[in-house]
Amino acid sequence: MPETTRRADRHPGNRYGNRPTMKDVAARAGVGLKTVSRVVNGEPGVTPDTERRVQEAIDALGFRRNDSARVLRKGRTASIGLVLEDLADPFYGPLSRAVEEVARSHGALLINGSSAEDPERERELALALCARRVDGLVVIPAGDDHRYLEPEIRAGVATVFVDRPAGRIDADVVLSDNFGGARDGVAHLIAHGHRRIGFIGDMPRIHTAAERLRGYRAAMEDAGIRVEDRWMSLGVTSPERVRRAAQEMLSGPDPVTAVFTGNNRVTVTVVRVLFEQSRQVALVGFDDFELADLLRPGVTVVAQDAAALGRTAAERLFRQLDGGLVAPERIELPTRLITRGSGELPPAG
Amino acid sequence: MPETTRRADRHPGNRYGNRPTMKDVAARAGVGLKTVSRVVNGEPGVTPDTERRVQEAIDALGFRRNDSARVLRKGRTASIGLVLEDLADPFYGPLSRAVEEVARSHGALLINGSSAEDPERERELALALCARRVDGLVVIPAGDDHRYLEPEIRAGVATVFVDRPAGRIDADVVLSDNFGGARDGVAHLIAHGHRRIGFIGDMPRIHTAAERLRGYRAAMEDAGIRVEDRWMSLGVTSPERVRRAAQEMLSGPDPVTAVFTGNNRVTVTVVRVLFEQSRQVALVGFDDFELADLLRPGVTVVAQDAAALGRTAAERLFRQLDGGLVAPERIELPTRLITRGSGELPPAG
DNA sequence: TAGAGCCTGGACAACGTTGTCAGGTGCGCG
DNA sequence: CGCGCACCTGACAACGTTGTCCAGGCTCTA
Repeated sequence: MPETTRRADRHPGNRYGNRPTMKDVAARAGVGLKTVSRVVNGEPGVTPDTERRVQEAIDALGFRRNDSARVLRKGRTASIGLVLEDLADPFYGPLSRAVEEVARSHGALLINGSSAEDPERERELALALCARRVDGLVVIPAGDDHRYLEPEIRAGVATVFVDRPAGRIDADVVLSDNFGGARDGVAHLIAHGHRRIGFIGDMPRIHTAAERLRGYRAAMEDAGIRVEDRWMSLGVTSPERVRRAAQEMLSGPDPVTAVFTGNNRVTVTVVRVLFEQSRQVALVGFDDFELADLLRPGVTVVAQDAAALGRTAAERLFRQLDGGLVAPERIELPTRLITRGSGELPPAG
Repeated sequence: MPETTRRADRHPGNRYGNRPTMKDVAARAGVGLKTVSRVVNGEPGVTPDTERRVQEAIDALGFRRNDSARVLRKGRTASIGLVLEDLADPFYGPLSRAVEEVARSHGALLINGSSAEDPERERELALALCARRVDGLVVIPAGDDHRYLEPEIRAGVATVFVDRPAGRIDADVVLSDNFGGARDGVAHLIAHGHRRIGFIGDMPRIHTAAERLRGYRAAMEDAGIRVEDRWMSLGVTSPERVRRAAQEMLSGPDPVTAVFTGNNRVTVTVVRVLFEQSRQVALVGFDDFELADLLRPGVTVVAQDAAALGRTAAERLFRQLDGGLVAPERIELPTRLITRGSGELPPAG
């Protein structure tokens, strides 16, 4: 197998495009290496004439500084990582964008990746980002054990968790008030006369799902309503399962008269199911979504501010990086009940 | 003390977290540097016993390979860049996710940034990514002159443009059939009896907007309809402007009886305006959007497949990287007319 | 006009990794 | 019993950049 000899091994095949380096620029401009470095970085101590010569050489050769080498030397990469669940989810777009804007204002680039709700993939991704030596990490956890990040955090990687808390380590967290939001949403339904209220949410191992369920239970308990098991459905939020769950609790002898949905995907699926019903069923959903106001009836939601979550987390991250270390903190952002009609429907006879 | 100067230059202040290096691992395991490298990279030629010792040292120290250094040595970064318009736009989420998945299947990370539709920012971002030595670049152009990328492309950075063509350079492009899609959408309205059809779109300097306008004109011409200036409105797609434009063409002596909208944001705004109208106005929009089927009437759209755009572009990118260079190509993906009711309304008397 | 001080420019090492190559050990075969 | 061979291992240079330090040449002042 002569595969080893094929390559030009003397010059490791890395200069794939044969990019010019500072050395090349220096040679062409007839100056020293460090002078080129000074010009490139706008450091003082270079005569205008020399600077012009260097600049000409740079333009002529199409030189661009190799930031990998720079990073190696300087230790900071001016980039941060974002591990989220799924970029295609409309909830994470604005969050990611908010993180990006903060990063940009600090001169940093954003590297992001989707975990697809798979703890193992989250881990791989986060560690790959650490290997790139990102300065910091914003993580939307998929798993519930983040001890694998301990060495990284000790080594100086700033870390902030968003949307869900970190598992088994002490770290900064930025959350929505999932419990309070769900409780308010369900209380809203109760206030409009509902007693038999369904809850359809995500798998309870996901923190937000568990908290929202807790909010649901609390509101029911506050109203002195005994919750029946068949009113609650927790599991993957695939349209098929949610559809089945909704149909079940809407049929039978004592069907629910209202439904509280645990996130925007669930809400949309349930809206579809309700459209097919003759009977009017009240609905309040967690998470706002575009066009919720244009449906008839408009969909009442508990809105959380995805952009604010991202922004808050990113700002906290950079504060970790700039200032000294501060004790990990848990920041909870309020939610907002937006009434549009679907939650105000009275219980159908 | 010979030349024991300040400790600053002995340990330049870059090891902010004082991360262990292969050297540290080697020392602890009592082996050579290269042996550690071999273990870390799973290269053959290490005794099980040695490997175990090295692995123990790695775990004990919490060592993680520094990919910056690796990149510097190897020349390839196993990362690609994506420059898009706005991550928060629901059209780009799935596109970005599709690119990410392809990258992942090739073992690469994705670095992305938003240009916010600003050519200068697009340029900065693309060049910053090149300075990081991404292996390739997927660009959704904001500007119309990309000659600034020529040195990079020559230097070996694989480059693919998506959604809009590159300006003034020859490069791979993946587009939707904007012209044909718009023509079909408008023809659909004409087929349902409309003659006075409005067009509200983005600034004509944006390629997609121009193409869609061209499709509108073509459909009208095919039907022998003379287009009046006041039926067309091109400009920023802010809700305020779009709202005003829609209201104008819907009022006056001979108002339009149907509207074709140039992208999803415009469509949503126009849907809002139409909801406030007593008269029924037909509507076809470019781009599909979630819940379009749940509105009443359902919104008929010309759908483009954002994920397919991203996937196709990314695959093309990796083919550039893997295989040899091939001549730049222009790939056009078909659009699909999805009828849901709003386009089938007859002209209101 | 000479010495002191300032400014510019360049040589050099180091960042952490990998490719090359040479040395060293143990084993089998002649 | 000795030679070669296969296999492991480690020393070293190089990737492209930046921090440090020193060498000149210049200006300014006494």
